[in-house]
Amino acid sequence: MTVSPLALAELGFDYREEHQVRPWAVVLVDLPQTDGIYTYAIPPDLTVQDGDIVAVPFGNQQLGGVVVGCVASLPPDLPPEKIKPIQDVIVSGFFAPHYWRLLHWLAEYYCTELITVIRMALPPGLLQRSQRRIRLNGDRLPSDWPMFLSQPSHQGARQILTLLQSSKEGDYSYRYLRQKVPGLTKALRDLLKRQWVESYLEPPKAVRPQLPKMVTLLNFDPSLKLTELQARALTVLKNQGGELWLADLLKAVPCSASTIQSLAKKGLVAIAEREKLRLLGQPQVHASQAPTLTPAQEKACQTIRPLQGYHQVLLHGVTGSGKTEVYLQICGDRLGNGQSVLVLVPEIGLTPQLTDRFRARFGQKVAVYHSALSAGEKYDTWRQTLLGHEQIIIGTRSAIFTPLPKLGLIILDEEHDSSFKQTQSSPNYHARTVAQRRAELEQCPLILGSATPALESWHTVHQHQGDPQRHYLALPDRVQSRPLPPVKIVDMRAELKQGNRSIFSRALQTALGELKAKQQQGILFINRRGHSTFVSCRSCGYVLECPNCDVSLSYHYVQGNAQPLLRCHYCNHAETQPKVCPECSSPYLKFFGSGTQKVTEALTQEFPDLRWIRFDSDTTRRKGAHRQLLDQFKRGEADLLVGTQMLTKGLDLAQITLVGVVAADSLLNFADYRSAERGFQTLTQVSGRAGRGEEPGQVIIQTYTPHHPVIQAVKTHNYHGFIAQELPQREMLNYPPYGKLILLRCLGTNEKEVENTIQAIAALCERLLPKTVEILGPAPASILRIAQRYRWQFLIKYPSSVKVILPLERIKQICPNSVYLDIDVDPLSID
DNA sequence: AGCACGCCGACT
DNA sequence: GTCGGCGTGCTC
Repeated sequence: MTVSPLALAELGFDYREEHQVRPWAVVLVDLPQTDGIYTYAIPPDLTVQDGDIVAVPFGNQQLGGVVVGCVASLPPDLPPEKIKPIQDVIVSGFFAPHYWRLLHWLAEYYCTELITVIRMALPPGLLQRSQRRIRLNGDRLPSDWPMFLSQPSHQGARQILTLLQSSKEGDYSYRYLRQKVPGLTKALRDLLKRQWVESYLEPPKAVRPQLPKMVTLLNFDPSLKLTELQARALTVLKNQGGELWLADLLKAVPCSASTIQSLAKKGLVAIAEREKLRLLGQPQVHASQAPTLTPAQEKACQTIRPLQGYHQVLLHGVTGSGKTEVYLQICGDRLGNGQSVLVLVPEIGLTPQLTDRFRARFGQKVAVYHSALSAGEKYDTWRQTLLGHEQIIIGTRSAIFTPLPKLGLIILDEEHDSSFKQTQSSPNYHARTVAQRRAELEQCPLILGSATPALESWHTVHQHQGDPQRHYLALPDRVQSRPLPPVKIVDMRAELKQGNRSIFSRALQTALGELKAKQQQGILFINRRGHSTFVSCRSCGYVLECPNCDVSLSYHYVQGNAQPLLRCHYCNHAETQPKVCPECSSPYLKFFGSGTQKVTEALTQEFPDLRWIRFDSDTTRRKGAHRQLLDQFKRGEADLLVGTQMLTKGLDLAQITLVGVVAADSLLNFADYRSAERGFQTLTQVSGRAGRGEEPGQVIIQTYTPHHPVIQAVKTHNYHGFIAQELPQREMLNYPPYGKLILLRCLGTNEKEVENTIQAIAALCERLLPKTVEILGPAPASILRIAQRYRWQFLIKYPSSVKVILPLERIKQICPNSVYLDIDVDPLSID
């Protein structure tokens, strides 16, 4: 159930009578898999308000919870004797009213439970639970207790007492004892009755970060008698190097936590809370002064500076036009007013430069927040933001939820970037949409910056011509009058016809050859990591596929003598490459398509002198690897950076003169209404990396479709031309930004059940939604099966002017437990 | 999540 | 019969 104002009204929450006695509180507790809504009594000596964090009894433990409303009457199906009182108020007024409204709005807009939103917004561990502990009762325990427990049936009780006496405090957690002592429940009951030990609840340590559980292999003995599930779990653990997060292990083996508990009881594994590793120390940055502004930068600053209240500004600056300097100027103003600023960037690891520039200008006032921080670091940053000093938070999409008081400005840099949209886990929010709402609620300006604005952003500022709250600011030229690099389009069909079978065209070969001689650097852009996109048998055509997903496996070269690896890019399944075709036993397996690995291989062959660095998610997985690789490149330890999408994001290296795109086509041919927009953005962004320094740059794009309108628009750096042809197409088909989309998807291991469920939901929507709403599908997702789960979906499309409210309650009734329902509002991709 | 409960097969 | 393994359902 979603707690909308409507639902609260149903629970007896009456907005009209403010002074009515409301002795019950609706409390959200952090329970996985439920809506987490429970009703508690408010004791007369406590004052409880919406948004308070409270301690409540729950079963035999104590939990933290958030008060979402106070009500005058109990839900009809809840017997009054079940109600327990709230124990204590931990933090009063924890959520500022605007922030609280933002969370409610988010839950409603993205069709999620409020608890899901709160869970995502809060740092982990804030609503910690209590722990049941057992301790010796020194006063009652006779020193000659072994005399009383001589029977074999007292074995468990003897073990408990021995354990407790061996510890310094005479005190263990119930969980620990359960692992050590078989038949604990009975033995403990006996001891508790004798009052030799006592059981108590340790209240949650005043909000401390929750530590995830790590399972460690202690003893792998294949001769031991184990159940099949236990053996499987143990084998997986061993194969993964003996250590796994409990959550990951449960994902890998189809069993529940109790199976792992059994293994722990046998002493084969240990389950322990473990803190994730903290970040490396922050690098030192030298202080810097503001440079002189270009006239366009100056004008942008002058327009933004005086803005008070909510405004939306689209800062459309070509690559290298100095958007960051505008941000820095405006941030300086706001800090001077005692206000704080939120800066959102696509991926923090990719933009150490941006962070450095902010640090250089504002020093200690800059903090960083992103998902790779450990629970402890997140918690610390969160606490610090609450203190209310003026500060700048730079972070990825989740940073939009940092509870900065006195928020004076929100900036989204590279606002077109798709990583601002959360996919694969609810709520499927877009940080730009949330930022817009937050800026409205907090009454502060929002700046969207990009060289290739999303069509939505372009459309919003232009459809309301003359609206004093919307601004379009252009930075049409690069700083210091540097030109945009010329873009050369190479027709790869012609190359092949003229006998060039290399993956590099002659133009690119020439440019690569000159790189070294001119002592310059370049980047090569490839759309895929790994070596080849698929592996197929030359004799029978058999394609090696992932056992869990309906996709082919990618070939990954492994260093040294290790067996080559085939990896699934969807579920991360890996297997060693077979020596012969599994179908016809032919030894002739061939690799098709080219990934980063194959390109670097070809480079080594054709340009043995050229030193390159591979820059993709394979080589940058390690913490701090981004910065390290970029620093190496900056120091000139390599001539060429070879990488994927990551290269397109915020890379500002003056010495890059050459940008090569190995194959543009794979960017343009997605079966998705957004593929042209995405292709244009990616190609423009990667081209923009060239010629940012003294030396002029050049861009070479290889393609099999040189006349594609996107390629032509990229060639002439023509954003306006591109949207002039793209927008009318969207309008004609009622796609965003003109129409709205909601994607409903069902996932499950039973295909028939998934299909039936989606059919039923679609039929329901067809019947209940207004006629202006189009329903497209249901159909299987373009990759039907991922990680063993089948995926069926349908799309709801409607004009922005219509307000559509999904019949959520009834949809959930239809959906069986074994089918997972994912609702994606404003989906970015519908594959 | 944790905990109790109850079902099931294996064993004294 | 009884015990351990393991899925299920409940917690205001």
